[in-house]
Amino acid sequence: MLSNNEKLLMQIYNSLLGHFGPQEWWPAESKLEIIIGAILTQAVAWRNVEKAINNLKNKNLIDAHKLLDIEEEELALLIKPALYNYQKAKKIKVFMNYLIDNYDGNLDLMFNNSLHKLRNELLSIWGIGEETADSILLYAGNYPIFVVDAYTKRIFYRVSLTSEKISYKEMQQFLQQNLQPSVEVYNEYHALIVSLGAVYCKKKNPLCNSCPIIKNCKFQKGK
DNA sequence: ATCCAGCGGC
DNA sequence: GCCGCGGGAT
Repeated sequence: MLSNNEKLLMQIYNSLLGHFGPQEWWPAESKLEIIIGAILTQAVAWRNVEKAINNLKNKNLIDAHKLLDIEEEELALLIKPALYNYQKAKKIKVFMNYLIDNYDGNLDLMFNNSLHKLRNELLSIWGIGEETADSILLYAGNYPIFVVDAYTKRIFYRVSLTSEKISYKEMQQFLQQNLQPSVEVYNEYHALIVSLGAVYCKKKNPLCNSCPIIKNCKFQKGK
């Protein structure tokens, strides 16, 4: 017996999937590239990150040791398109240090950990917050954990499933308690939310008239 | 509550 | 030319 929340969440998921099609996330050729992308995309749209990633690829720098060997200044210049580039260069180096010190640079070893243990470990690293940690866990590690972002909170608030000032943890718990744990669904759902948030459910001037989930949304009704 | 500091859309 | 982004740290 499914609750109303469970039904609504799956209705929204199916509408988004029908409208946008499978998003095939994460767009990357390796797990390390996913992790680098997860750091670079903090507070930045993905299009800003692509150039930065390509700059690293062109120099064969998607490699933990090489990223440690390169000067931080030079790394910062390569990832300039991704914004906050000096901070992010430091974040990348801090993560690569962690990976080499604790797992000999071996990601398969790192992903041998339980979800709970690895999540806490990632959160203890400077530069890795909740969204970045969960992106790494879901998209690189294939752990069943739902990635929450600003779009997620805005969309489910407008749909009227959650409150406006919900915390990251509360939002994540709401979703995971009302969805069957599935790496595939969590992967696709977050990607679809990002598309909806960027194209239709924008902060300002949302395109409600053509929104694919307007029938499930209470936002703007009654105006 | 403020810093970080490039990019495309309007 | 402005403005808001797929956050995180202090």
